Amino acid sequence: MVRRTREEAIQTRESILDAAEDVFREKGVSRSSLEEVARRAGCTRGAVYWHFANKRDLLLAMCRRMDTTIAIHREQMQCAAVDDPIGALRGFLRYIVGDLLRDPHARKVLDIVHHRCEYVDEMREFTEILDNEFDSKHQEIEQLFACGQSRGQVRADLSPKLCAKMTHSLLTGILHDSLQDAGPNRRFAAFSNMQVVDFLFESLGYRAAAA
Amino acid sequence: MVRRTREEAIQTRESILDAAEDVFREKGVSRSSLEEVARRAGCTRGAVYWHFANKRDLLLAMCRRMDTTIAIHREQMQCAAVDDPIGALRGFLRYIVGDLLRDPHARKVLDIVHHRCEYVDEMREFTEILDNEFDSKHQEIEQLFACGQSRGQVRADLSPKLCAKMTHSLLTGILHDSLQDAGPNRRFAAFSNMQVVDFLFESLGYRAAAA
DNA sequence: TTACAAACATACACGGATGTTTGTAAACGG
DNA sequence: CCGTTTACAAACATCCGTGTATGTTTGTAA
Repeated sequence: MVRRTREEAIQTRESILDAAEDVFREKGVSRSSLEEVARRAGCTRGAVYWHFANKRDLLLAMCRRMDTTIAIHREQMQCAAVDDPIGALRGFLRYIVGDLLRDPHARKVLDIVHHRCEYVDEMREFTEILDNEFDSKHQEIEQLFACGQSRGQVRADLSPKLCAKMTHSLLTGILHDSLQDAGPNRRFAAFSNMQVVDFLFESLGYRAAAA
Repeated sequence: MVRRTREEAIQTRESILDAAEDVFREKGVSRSSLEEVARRAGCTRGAVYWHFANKRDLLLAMCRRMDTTIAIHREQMQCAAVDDPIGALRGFLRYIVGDLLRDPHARKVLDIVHHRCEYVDEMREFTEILDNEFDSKHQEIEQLFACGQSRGQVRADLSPKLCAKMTHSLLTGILHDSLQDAGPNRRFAAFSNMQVVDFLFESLGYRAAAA
């Protein structure tokens, strides 16, 4: 109705993103209309189309907003990896299955992209956004293991490829499972996830880097 | 145009299911129309609506058709579990990541339900179909481990709950990852999956049941 | 203070998918 | 041989969501 100040506009944009998180999670991406997103955000489709090109663009922005959180930890991990590659990787995984999965904001978005969204052709490009953070990056994980192995941090008889695949698949599975059951009566609690990660690295023969 | 014999009708139904597998996989469930499914099957929407109530029902039938394959192996597993619970479980996982993931038919359906479908309210009921086969059944897996542990088939210091969660998450992850990349240039080949499963059971301290 | 553009709300045009109804020819049981 | 039912095709009625165009108000810079 009225022209808003710059700050208010930003606030509007954020509220639309928030609303989208809720609506997408409840109805699934394709089944939710921008009309409902707008309503939930307390505005009209006009505002939505002003801030975002279309539904796909909105979804992308949603992912990016959350992505920044993870990216920070990823960079930290890469720094720490210089001294202690396996420890850094372990720390990163612990962060994901711990803090990240406990953040309701992140949970929603991850839940959406994992279970409330259909991956096909055009969506592919933004699968890679998440992929780049942790879902894939198989190459990098493998390299970390190779590096760590040469320092005696990993069982010598295991191929880095196997370690990487093991790690990657397990993380994927934990995310998948943990996101399924929301609410307080979760079968798979966060602490339990932590145990699994720890057990994995123990199995791989992990020992902290010698100082 | 013409009334078909009973056999031909069944054939029509099957061809619709086949077509649905392809269309759903290519476009995602919600983005594909029954019109296109019919066209691909060489009939019209009339035939589709004759054999199935709606899209959701069609998807359900699709899942059920594949499900029978798995169910057989599950029963075999349960039989074998009497003598050798952990070995039976291991065998079942090896079947899934091996034969099942190599069957193009099963791959399509699994790919659809894993990545080409949005899980929400009404869909929930049929998530359980797949869940009942392997995705969940956490309870049962845990029980197998508890049983196996008492026979000395598993490391004594591991809780059955941890073993089950580890197994479950890893399988979920392997499925998730393996279904992503189709075609001949797969990063995650089937043989590699087998190695991962073997490594898991080795880590859990598995040893074949003494006769 | 005017002029412009930001930040929306409202209205419209459009297609596309769904579910249902009706038509119809051939199979099948009696 | 005939009525009934099966197995569809074709036509119909509707609705819903998207995208876009247009209108409106107000910060804001000159």
